[in-house]
Amino acid sequence: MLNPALPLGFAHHDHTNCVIDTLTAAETYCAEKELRFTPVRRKVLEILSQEHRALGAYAILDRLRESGFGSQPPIAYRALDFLVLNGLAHKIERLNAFIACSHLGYTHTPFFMICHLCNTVAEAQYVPDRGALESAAQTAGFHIEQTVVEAKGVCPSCITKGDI
Amino acid sequence: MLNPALPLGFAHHDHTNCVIDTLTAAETYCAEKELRFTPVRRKVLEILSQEHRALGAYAILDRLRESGFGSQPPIAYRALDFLVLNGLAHKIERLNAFIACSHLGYTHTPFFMICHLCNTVAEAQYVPDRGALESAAQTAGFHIEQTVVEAKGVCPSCITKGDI
DNA sequence: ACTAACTTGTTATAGTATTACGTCTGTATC
DNA sequence: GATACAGACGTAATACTATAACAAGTTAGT
Ligand SMILES: [Zn+2]
Ligand SMILES: [Zn+2]
Ligand SMILES: [Zn+2]
Ligand SMILES: [Zn+2]
Repeated sequence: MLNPALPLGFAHHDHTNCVIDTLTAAETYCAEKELRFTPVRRKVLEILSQEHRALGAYAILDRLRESGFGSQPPIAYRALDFLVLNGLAHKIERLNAFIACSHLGYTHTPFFMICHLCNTVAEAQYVPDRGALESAAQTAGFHIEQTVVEAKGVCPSCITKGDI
Repeated sequence: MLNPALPLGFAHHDHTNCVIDTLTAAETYCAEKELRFTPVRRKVLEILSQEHRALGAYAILDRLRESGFGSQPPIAYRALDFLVLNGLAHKIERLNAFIACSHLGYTHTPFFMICHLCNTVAEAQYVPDRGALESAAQTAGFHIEQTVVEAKGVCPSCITKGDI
């Protein structure tokens, strides 16, 4: 199982297990929820978890084509819609790109750290701040259904390189 | 001066003063910072503050055309780049749309509440959570430069209408 | 006036996403 | 098994969002 404490994108780790773990977890999750984890959907999640960074829909489409799947935009977008809807992946709005969820099964508000030097994205575990955020919404009378937090900055690797 | 405590998008208020105040504040701000608040830039900010909701670049472009300005995409995008860069407007990544800043002059991390029923957007004052957010970044060794928070949900008006 | 830096006008093109329609499954019902 | 239905996929066309590249005009300092 994946360790929810550390953001994967910035850390070295055994990547073979990483992909397998993600797919296994997704299979289990979909079985429980009676969701159809079809070959295309599985392949897209596999593609996403192979790279620990955000991929655009058309980059995913290229890889699908190489693997013999359909290669028109809706193929990728429909699979991505499914994955995002069911929390198996997230969309990084800032980049118009998608990333596999690093914390499947854990309730979490996605918090993405995006390095604008090397474009790496890491998802951190973020326990929603019931203080500032919710109270701001309550003051306005707004009912929050979903929150995303995207931070732009510099990743540890680029800091070390002295690019900052 | 604008009241930073209440999100404008969801509240009734004197809109004539609202636009004038925003433009006046922007003029003052640009004068102080020696920024060139040109006619196009001013017009775009005026357009944005006339509607308290997010507008796409091409919607802005239509209004620019009606007012006799250039009507090619770069005209709008360049003005928007200027406004966003200098904190006079924000981009709502989720909507690929732009909105006038409601809290010019106040240091703030933009926090947007987006109603997915009526598409209204309100910007709330949000004091960054030095706790959860920063500590998550620090654990990863990530250096945050800018953070945006976007919440999807239902606005007070739509809740009242019973659309929830 | 001369120069450099910045802003605008214009054309073309790149990148992202959706609509629409036909077909093919799997599943439930008769 | 035949029928009906819903969900998923294949494909073509199109809509929406954003940028590159270059020319021309403006501003401010020398
Ligand atoms: Zn990995
Ligand atoms: Zn980096
Ligand atoms: Zn107003
Ligand atoms: Zn609403």
